[in-house]
Amino acid sequence: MAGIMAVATKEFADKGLSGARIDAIADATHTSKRMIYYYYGSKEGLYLAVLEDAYRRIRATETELHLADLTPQEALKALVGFTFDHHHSNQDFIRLVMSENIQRGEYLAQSQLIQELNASVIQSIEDLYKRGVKAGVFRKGLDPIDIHASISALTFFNVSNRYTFDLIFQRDGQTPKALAARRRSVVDMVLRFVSHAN
Amino acid sequence: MAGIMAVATKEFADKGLSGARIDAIADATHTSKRMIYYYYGSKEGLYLAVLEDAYRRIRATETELHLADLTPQEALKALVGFTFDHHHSNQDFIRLVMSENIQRGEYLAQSQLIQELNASVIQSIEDLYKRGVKAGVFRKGLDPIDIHASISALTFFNVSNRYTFDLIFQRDGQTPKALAARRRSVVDMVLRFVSHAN
DNA sequence: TGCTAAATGAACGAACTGGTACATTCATCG
DNA sequence: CGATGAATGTACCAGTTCGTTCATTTAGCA
Repeated sequence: MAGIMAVATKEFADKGLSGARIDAIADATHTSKRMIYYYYGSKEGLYLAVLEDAYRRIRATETELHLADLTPQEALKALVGFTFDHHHSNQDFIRLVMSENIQRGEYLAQSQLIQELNASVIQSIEDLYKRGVKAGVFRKGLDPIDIHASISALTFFNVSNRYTFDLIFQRDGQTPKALAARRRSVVDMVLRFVSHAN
Repeated sequence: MAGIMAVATKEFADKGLSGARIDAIADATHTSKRMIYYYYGSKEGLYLAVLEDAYRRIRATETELHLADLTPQEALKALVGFTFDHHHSNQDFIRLVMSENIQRGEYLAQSQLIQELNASVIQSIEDLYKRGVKAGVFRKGLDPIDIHASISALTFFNVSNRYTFDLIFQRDGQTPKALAARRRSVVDMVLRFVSHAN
């Protein structure tokens, strides 16, 4: 069963919901197709299980960060950098989210897990941002969700669109050097955004 | 034939390559499946034609902007704002690009159109950026492709990930109000990024 | 041991799906 | 007009794919 999830995650991340093949998953597992239907009922059921599991795992590692110990600027730098690295090393998750957005979120909408996902990330950013405002290092009037949207956008895109982007600009954005430069730029961009212009 | 492309674009944008059905496209057209194969040879052939056509159309409208007439700041604001609006009103294109990234860019890589796509956008940004540096309003040492990556990320994500994002944060980011706020934030973020901190 | 429920194996079926065979019509031009 | 090639309609096929049927085994427990 643990095997099924791992294999199915790879297959769905690789091909998307409609591109994935139940038989391919079954063949790559030590169990059989019969078992997949026994436990998950349908292709969609398995997909949803995979999606939920991926979100759960991501959320679990997100809490590892200890932002309260750092100054607001350092904490924000750490958060953005961490998110950048995290997305980079969890490409399966990124691809599942892309796939889910192609399905217009209809499977995530069916999940009751969604409610839980909300709170934590935004809470971290909000705390951190308020701390920065109070300390006089961040400017006032910003929306934590908006900040989060920008962080997500900058870090997600780097993974999600790397194929078309690199193809169009005839470069390899995945070398350690290119990756490090991009990381610096993203962190810098977010920091400048919340900081005072003075 | 024009009909086939329009219908196929919708179908592929809607369902992705593997989710799209040739029969569905044929049924929605005034022609037949026979004709699709007559003109495009295969499902992949049609997909590639759709993809290229979408990129071509996007590039065509991109040149409508007259950035040279504006001050560097105003020009950058216009470029970012335009890109934001443009992506918003070309969701089919966005979805095709997402789909293509799920396929790891293998179809775009087959296209000889790619070379042409490169130049123009980057050239606009580079000109504009250099102008700003010379005028002393933009800071030195930035990479035009990196700037473009950030603009793309911020504007693309807003469309591509709207389903999962809105679902997780239980909001509707597509209202005119939310959209306008996000637009302002994105434009602001890019401007702050290239401007002097002083 | 004997009983019950969970777990499993193998083969199969029905619907779907990309693609084609074959015959036919249409249009253009010398 | 006649001919040549482009355009098209209909039906069909072969391979795929999700899901199931039926029979069997395993494991826990009274």
